[in-house]
Amino acid sequence: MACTIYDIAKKCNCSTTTVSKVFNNVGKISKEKKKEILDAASELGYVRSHSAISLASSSRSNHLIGVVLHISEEKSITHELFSEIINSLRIEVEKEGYDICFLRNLKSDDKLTYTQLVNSRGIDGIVILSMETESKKFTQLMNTDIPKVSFDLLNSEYYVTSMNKEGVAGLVDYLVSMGHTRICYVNPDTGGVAKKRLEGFIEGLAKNNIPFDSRMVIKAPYYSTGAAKIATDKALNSGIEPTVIMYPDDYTAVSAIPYLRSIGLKVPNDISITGFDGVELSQVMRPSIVTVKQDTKEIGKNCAKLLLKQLKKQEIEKRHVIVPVQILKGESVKKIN
Amino acid sequence: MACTIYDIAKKCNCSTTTVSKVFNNVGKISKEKKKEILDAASELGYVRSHSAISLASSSRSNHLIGVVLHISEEKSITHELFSEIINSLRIEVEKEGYDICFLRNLKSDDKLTYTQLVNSRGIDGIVILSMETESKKFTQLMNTDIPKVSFDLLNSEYYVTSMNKEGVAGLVDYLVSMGHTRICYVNPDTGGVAKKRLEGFIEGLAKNNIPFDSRMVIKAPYYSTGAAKIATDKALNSGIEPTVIMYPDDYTAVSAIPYLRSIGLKVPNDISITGFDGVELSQVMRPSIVTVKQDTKEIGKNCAKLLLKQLKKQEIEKRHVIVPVQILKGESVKKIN
DNA sequence: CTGAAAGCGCTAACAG
DNA sequence: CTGTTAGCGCTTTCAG
Repeated sequence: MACTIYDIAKKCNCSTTTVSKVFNNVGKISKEKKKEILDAASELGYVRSHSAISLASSSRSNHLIGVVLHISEEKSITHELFSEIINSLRIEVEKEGYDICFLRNLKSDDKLTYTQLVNSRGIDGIVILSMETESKKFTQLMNTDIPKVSFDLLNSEYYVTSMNKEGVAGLVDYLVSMGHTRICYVNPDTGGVAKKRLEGFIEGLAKNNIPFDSRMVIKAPYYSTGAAKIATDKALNSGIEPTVIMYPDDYTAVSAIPYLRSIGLKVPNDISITGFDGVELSQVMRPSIVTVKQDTKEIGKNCAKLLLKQLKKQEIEKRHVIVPVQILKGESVKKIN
Repeated sequence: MACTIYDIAKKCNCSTTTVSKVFNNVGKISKEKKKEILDAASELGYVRSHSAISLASSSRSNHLIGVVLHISEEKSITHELFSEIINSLRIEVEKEGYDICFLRNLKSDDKLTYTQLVNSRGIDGIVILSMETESKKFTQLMNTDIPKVSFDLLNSEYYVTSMNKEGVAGLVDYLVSMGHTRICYVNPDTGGVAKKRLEGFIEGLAKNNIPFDSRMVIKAPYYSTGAAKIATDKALNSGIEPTVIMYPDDYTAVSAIPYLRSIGLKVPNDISITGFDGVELSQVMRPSIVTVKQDTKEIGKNCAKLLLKQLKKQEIEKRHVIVPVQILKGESVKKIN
């Protein structure tokens, strides 16, 4: 069996309290005693039991960070944008001795609540990566006082997001520089980020003196199966005869290519397209996709920072971190006129 | 504060022992009492504390599965092959009430051992996805009696792997059917899987009456940075003037394309290539890569099954599961002669 | 079928 | 600076 603070206390002729204090860096312990205890611990191969700490301490801390990933079960962690964010997050929190674990996705008819889930595991704080902002469970989650930080949920207290507005505006700039003016913008219409991006679209047009026409904006779902088809059909029937379609993400853009081809349109010769996110795929395939690259490393890092600061009760100046993006030029946009 | 078995016991006029027994399905409890307790629990929103259970019970179970992912920190979970396996694993173990958490990668100079890490979290069992089979820490890990299952570590007691031999042999069959006979096979030379694949290569040649020439086998690293360049250079200088290079994984194959182009060779016109794994990228890009698709869903599922059975002390007939693969034909191989 | 009591490994007042 | 004591939420003999 593993060694406990009792073994250490015995070996050092002191109480478990003293040992506990050493490991928690609290109270006043003499230099010598401290060294003695540390030495004994390392000799005996002592590791603290998170479970016991979690039980005994008022903070209930287990040094565990929960990840709530609300995209389809299928995609989940295999979505590059999210896996990169989570990986960066993991690296960052591990530096401080935290590990990460996934929280199950609760369905609306589950008895369990997220608070219960978190309590039952002694989870210290959670990172939310979610598209599902409507469900009852989700509202519950957001209203708990568990320390939390989100990616892209602009109505949460602490969040990290990308410069979405600037990204789309930059894309429009680029498109105009390539001679495009009949632009269709596919808008998922789901919450704050979509709104920011739409603002970017409108600003981009304005900056380039292109009159805004509401038919330019195509309402269509995100990431979902068939998203590409729906969006593409709507865009082509919008009445503005677009020379370019701006898709809400790279995966949709990529899968639009075969669909467009199936109805006789080749990218970029017959029609140009853009994406969003900057996943590896979009840059390696031919034609490579013009897109906005989200800085996943920086996003993950900032999620970690924001959460860790809450856990350590540190002062937080900026509760919202907005990470710069980068326009990736590619082959999916043709220069016209 | 969350409700405990004390609250339930009080409400039901019984002892905590009785309540505990109900939740553990042990001992004899009257039907009525059981129902009463269950009802009270659900009314009070009771959830068991994993930490307390882990502390109190002899099994120390926390209903947590640890994932050891030993590939570069950079890639880690963002590697599609692994993220898909982990996701499938996650879905499977969640059905049984287990959650998964990542185990930190211990360096050889870390004081900590994996056993300590596992103990400190009350982790029930681990799943090992690793390329690093040499380090001291790793040997330690393999020698502990923690329930464990691995992907691709053919010397571990319980493992899941793909039909690697058959995959490569199938690839050779296809290449020969496309007129290729001067084939270079890049072999990472790291453990059992590489050996299996090499066997497949040799069998494939034999079956097609192509004499084996040791120069056909190129020793080069896996996944690593520059792997593609090293392997390609060696293959081109092997003396057999290959018409096709078989890379050990899709990422290496994909990154070989620009390198080949930089030295004046276009895929597949001037040279054909194949990959391994069947990641999405390899199929969407142009040219699409001829490769062997590993069934990640099935792999993850079987890892989960093998581990869960150990945890439940069930009889296990087959300790090794070998999952079928699929040859994916693509554009990266040209028909010649 | 049910319960009393001890204890898992640790922390947190409170004394000294 | 150090120790005593109680207790976190649960399981587990052992009696009844």
